Amino acid sequence: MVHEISCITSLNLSLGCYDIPIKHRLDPQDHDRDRDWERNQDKSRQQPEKRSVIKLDQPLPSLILGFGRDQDLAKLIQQPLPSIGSVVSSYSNSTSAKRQIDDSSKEVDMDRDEFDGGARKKLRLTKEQSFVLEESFKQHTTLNPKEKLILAKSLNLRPRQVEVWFQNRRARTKLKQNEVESALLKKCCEALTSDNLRLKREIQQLKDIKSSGLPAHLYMQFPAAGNRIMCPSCERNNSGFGDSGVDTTKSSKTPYARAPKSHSHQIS
DNA sequence: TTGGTCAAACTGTAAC
DNA sequence: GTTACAGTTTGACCAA
Repeated sequence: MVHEISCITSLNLSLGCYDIPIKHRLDPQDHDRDRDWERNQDKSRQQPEKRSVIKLDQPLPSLILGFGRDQDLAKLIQQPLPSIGSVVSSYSNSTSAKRQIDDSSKEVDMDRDEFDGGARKKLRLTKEQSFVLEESFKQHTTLNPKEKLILAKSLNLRPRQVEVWFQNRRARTKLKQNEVESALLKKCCEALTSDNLRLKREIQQLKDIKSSGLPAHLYMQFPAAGNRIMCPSCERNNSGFGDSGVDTTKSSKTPYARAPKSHSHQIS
């Protein structure tokens, strides 16, 4: 049974008030369950007096339940949102390509069919939905089933949609992080290549001096031979920071994070 | 009109 | 059994 809300000041969310199970699997049955959920939603929509329509010019549902994370989520959903509009997302129609989020003054007709002859229609989240999801993501990058249900209910989305949004959001975060790390590694690589070239030149220089017949106590006074204990890259690793300013001690995944166990530059 | 980009949604798999 | 994740598909949108 769906716990209907209208003109909400508080949302009584008890597990089991949905027809769908709390767990939401990613198997083909998911879609059946989602369709069941949609059918239930459709039934609700056919009963306007019971239908839950959440507008942002109205107070958002007050969700006071549970402890810890649930309370955080409740606070989040209670927050006033930056712009006024419907929380209800739209299923974009391929023929009408107007972005619903740019027309937030219009109430989206959710009664439109979400599927057109089997072809899926793409949901476009509203700014408000995205905002709430983003804020929720800032607090926790994963959702437990209860939080998922709360968010889904408050945003008028299917739990599966909330779940998918969080998955995609985590993927985007990871992708960005990888791009940043990749750029830093590239810088490290360039610095090491440069160091390598310079060290080779130093070695050649020392070889030349040695072969010139100078006594060891003289050529050992050259900076290249005597003053340097470590090569620059290792020195950087020793201090924990490289030329790029990257704290390599923190990124243990990189090959530059660890200083070599033994280190000697022997010149033969 | 078309190609690129973004994001929602889907699929398969592995970890727990 | 459930969930997260990587990879993929697909639709919407935008600029040239």
